[in-house]
Amino acid sequence: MPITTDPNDAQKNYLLAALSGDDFARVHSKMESRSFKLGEVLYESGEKMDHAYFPTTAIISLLYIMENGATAEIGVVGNDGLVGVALFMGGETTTSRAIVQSEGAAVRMKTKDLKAEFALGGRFQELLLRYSQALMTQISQTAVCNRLHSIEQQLCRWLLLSHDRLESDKLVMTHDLISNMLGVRREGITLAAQKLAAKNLILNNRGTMTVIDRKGLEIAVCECYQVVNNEYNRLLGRGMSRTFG
Amino acid sequence: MPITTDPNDAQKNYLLAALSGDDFARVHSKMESRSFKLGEVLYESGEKMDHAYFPTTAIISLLYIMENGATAEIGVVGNDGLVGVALFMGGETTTSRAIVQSEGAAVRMKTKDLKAEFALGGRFQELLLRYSQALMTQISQTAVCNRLHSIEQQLCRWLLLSHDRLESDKLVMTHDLISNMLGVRREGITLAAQKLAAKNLILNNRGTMTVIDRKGLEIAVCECYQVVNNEYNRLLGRGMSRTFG
DNA sequence: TGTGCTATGTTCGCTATCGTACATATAAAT
DNA sequence: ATTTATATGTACGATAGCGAACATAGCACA
Repeated sequence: MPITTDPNDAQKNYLLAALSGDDFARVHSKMESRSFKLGEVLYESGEKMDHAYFPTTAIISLLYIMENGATAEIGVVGNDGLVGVALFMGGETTTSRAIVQSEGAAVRMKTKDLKAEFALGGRFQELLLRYSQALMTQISQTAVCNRLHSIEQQLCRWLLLSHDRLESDKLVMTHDLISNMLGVRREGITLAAQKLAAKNLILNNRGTMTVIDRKGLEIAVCECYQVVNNEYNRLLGRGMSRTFG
Repeated sequence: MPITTDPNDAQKNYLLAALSGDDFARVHSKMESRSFKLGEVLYESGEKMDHAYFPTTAIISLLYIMENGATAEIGVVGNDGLVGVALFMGGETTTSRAIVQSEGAAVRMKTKDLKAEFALGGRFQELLLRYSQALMTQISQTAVCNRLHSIEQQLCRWLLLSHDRLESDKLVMTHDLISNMLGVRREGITLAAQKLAAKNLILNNRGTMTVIDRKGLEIAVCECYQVVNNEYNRLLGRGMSRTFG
């Protein structure tokens, strides 16, 4: 019983938008739309996935949770991709939790349908594989950034990643939430946010951060951001950056 | 003009060994064997790949190099997998360098042949995709480990990863090499190695480290090691750990 | 209007790791 | 055996980030 989905809505997802008319129509006929609240869990670590999700306005974090409860984000998915690459990679599940980082909508497709589409071996398969490589690059760069860069630099990167996947400049997220994503203390985020605000790159208010100097953020950020964006561009024909296309 | 490869040699690679007789024969007919010296570069970042490499006794590091020359390993490939997932993912190249971390041999296959095999959509495709997910898990856990764990814990993990992919207990590698992989100072590795030696887990000699208490290392290591091993087990039917299968 | 919850701000001492500098030991080369 | 290059050991101050504790400010709602 798929809820009828507005095609214009589904097209907000770049992966789906990259499909040709016929492919899109076929894929779209198997989709339904859903909206998600902040903090909602799409998949738990190790849990079999019923659906793959193609965010349109929501942003989903892929989060690893340690035995002691510490957390660290390994990647982020918005309207650039899909949550559920493990479905066509054969694993059915992953070691990370998929959790809503910014509320909004996604269209979804049943596991069985996605696998069937993938097996067709056409353009959709190609896009899914290319997206998987882009995601792998993003995860790799997260590893590098975690090793080599300061909290302030990582916060820049994280703000830009979020900004790229939203339509607004206002990011609804607490320091505490971000600290869980970056795997650092909440106080560390407070400090870093103050520094960025002092440089007039963002407004730092209770519960929200507002990007007021996007160019400035891009100057302050480490190279990790642009490396990933270039790779998205190369692999998928368009980068995710609002600035660099 | 493929150099004839001893099938028993190629079977040292677990991915190839998992193929059925017919599949293996067909794939193997397109392979040639090569041996590699320490530090040799299989692919440079961004460079188009002519071949995919299936290590049999060599260990290959996937290394990201920053603009300022700093380095950090994002993953390691031995006889558990292949170097070159980007070939069938569609990207042809990656943002990391593939460099020989422990000398030995690999069998290789031309890009064109690998793509053709992948397109057949059979067991080999399935294995390649499952391996890709396992690699993605390894990279993810590298990100987590970089964020949350001490140099000593990470050195344990790194020694176990290497030990799993070698036949000997003697690991030929300098502190300097390891520090480049882990993205830390050489002195940090010296300190950590001394601590592990003081606990009688390894022998720490010039140019080599020898594992003398594997169980002890497994106790000292962070959970990251076992998480990845479990996932290899689940996805590929066998873990990489010498101990945990 | 007030009450209470949540988010943010601030401080302090602690530790891991860094950057730098230099000393020593081992292996390889002559 | 001597020399040389390389690997390892050690020390010291600097710093980023941690853990804990507590203060304040913004917001929701009785």
